Amino acid sequence: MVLLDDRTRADRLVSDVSADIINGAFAPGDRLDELSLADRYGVSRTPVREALRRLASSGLVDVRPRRGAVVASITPAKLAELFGAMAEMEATCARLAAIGMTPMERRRLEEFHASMRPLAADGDAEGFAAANLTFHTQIYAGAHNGHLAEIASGLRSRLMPYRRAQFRTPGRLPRSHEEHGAVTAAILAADAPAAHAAMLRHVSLVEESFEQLANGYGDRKQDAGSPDRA
Amino acid sequence: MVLLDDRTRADRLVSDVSADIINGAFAPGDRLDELSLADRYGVSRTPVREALRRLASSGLVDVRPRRGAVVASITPAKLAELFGAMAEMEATCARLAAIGMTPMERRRLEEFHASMRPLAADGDAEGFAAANLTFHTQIYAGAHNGHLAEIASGLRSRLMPYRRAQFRTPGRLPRSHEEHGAVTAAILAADAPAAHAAMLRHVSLVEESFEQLANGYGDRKQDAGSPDRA
DNA sequence: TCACGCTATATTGAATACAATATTTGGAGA
DNA sequence: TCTCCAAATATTGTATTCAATATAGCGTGA
Repeated sequence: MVLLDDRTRADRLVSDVSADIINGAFAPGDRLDELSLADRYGVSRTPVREALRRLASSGLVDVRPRRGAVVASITPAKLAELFGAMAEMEATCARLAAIGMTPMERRRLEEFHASMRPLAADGDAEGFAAANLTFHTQIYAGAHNGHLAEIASGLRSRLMPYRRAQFRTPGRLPRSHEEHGAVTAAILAADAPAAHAAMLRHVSLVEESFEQLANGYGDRKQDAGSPDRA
Repeated sequence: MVLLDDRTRADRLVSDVSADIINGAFAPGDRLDELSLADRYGVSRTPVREALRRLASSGLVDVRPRRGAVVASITPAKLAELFGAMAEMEATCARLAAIGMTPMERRRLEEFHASMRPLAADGDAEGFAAANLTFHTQIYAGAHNGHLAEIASGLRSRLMPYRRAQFRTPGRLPRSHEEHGAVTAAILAADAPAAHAAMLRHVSLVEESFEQLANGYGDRKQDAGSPDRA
């Protein structure tokens, strides 16, 4: 068999299963039994087990010894904490980026931000979401600290399942783009406190918009961890 | 076969191999081939592989796909990154503590800081180190965000091996206590930016003092984790 | 009817077997 | 002697098999 890249089956499983969790194919609380997963992805249990452990270490799934794995479900309090932590990490990266980004990094960030304008204007939620990730990742990289970047992006992907509809809120796209603009401007101006503040505000607003949605259809118990999907 | 506890073989391997790395049975850079480890610990390759992946996720070993695992050797650059990340996390917690600590938390922090004065004055390095951990932990807790606290304390403990001699530098104790004083004052005054700055400065100074020591010995096997004393 | 315990089944943990890739070693040719 | 290539070897990745534990279902007795 020919591998298309040099990743191992387990590597790809980590991506695939995360994707399926993130895009909702598996909901929080769902059981992830090894045999079904192996079957679903056409591999044996061995790489599935490896992938599950790795996902566990990133917080996306819970594995209970001898009792299997489930998609991690989070209480509202815990979720708020995670959002808060992410906001702080993002703000920290933005501050460091403002201080230390190279001229080329600054130029690329500026260009990339500009390139997102059409997506926001056209209401292309999917395209904007993808570009949004790139935007934030550029700022992680600009902090020039691999560990902070890793922590921040880990938090972001862990929260992804709970942010699925974030850009569906009416008017959210242009507002997000504006907030990106404030962050970008502060970074380009090397204004560290402003970059920190702008990013903190941006991420907190996204969170708020999430909460509105959650309250909107959550009404009964929040859907954060109900095994039955919405 | 009877298990003495409900941990799995892989669980115990994680502890055993970490211990062997920390106490120097395996030195940074050493290859960890699965067969030898399996043989050494009397198990098969399967749990060994699982343990290696987990150790990798905690940063203790490096696994290169299809090329085996080695004991992670932290380069000076990586170490600096880790220190930088820790400083940022601590500063963030201090900022949040300044904003959100309850009156009781503030009072306890103030009292605890005062209680450290004699330790600093008497040059009790060991006592001061223990109290120092408590001081910082109080601030993590004061941030009222369990995740941030977890990240910060994880970084702190991961760096502990490299900071063992930090309070041996002449005059470091009283200076540390002074810096704690600045942090405490800012938190009590609910001055968030000042708390952030004071903590960043404090941790960075500790790092500097470490670097002075580190320049003493090269990157040959550092005493990265001699289990003796704190 | 309910509680309890036992058996049957399902699922995970570990060991072994097999496949694929990386590394080493030896030799051929310049 | 040195370089390069190829076969041999070693080591990791994956599949399969076996073992141990957890869960579910059933029956029995009070």
